[in-house]
Amino acid sequence: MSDSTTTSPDLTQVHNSIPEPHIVEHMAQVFGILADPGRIRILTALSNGPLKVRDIAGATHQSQSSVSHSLRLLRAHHVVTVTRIGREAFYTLEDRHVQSLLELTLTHVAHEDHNH
Amino acid sequence: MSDSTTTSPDLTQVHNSIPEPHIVEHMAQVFGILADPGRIRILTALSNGPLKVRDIAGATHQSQSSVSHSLRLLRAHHVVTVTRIGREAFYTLEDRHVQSLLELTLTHVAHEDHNH
DNA sequence: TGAATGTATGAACATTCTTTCATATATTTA
DNA sequence: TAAATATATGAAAGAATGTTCATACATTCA
Repeated sequence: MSDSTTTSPDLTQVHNSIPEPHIVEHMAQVFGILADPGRIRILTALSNGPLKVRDIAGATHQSQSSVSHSLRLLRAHHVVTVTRIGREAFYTLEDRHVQSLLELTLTHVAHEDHNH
Repeated sequence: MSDSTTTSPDLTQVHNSIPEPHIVEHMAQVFGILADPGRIRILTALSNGPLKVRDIAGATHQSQSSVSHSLRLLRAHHVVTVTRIGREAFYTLEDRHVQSLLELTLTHVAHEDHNH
């Protein structure tokens, strides 16, 4: 319709296949949340069920402060939710999407790692 | 078996459920690669088939230099491969894992976005 | 009420990322 | 060979990120 060769890509279509800016930025944000070993540890820990901040810190070998800062970020992005009981705060993994991203990546990485 | 209450989590098991450090760091790296709008655009553009650097830059609205730097990173992590023909460089999306991460996240984000 | 405990947060600092600018390298064309 | 074209890259600057330290806040216990 537009070009003489069939091997060269249709640049207009390539351009149209790219999602809208706010979608792309949102995607980048999601990946950014997961681009930190500490937060990955927190999230995999929470995949066993709700945990107190102190226990998260213990299980993931991080300082209480660092964990708290991470949880704040995860809360802001609705990845986890808090339930406060007395002076304790129980965090729950809320976002199933994020969880599937972690699982998918874990299997891929573990697989790759196994073949090298 | 070990505790009186059934509601409290087994912290040892929580700890064991966290993947080994080098795996977690590898996962974080993968997510880090995708945590940038420019690279997400490049990768979705490449999902249509191989493209020259110049066309990638055009389709994704980025400078040639910026695209080249990004491609260097993607190359280093075996996400894309180059094929040079003359003075042109054709880049191909090589990593299907990364592609599925992008697809999964796109559908999730687009969905979320639709409900808000 | 005062001390202890659990969590949250602000500021500061170090580190890592991203982009731009200038320029290098390689290849083709005139 | 010189000019033009396509891509790559190093350095620099600015932005964003993660950690620590000190401290605040809230709740429970003595």
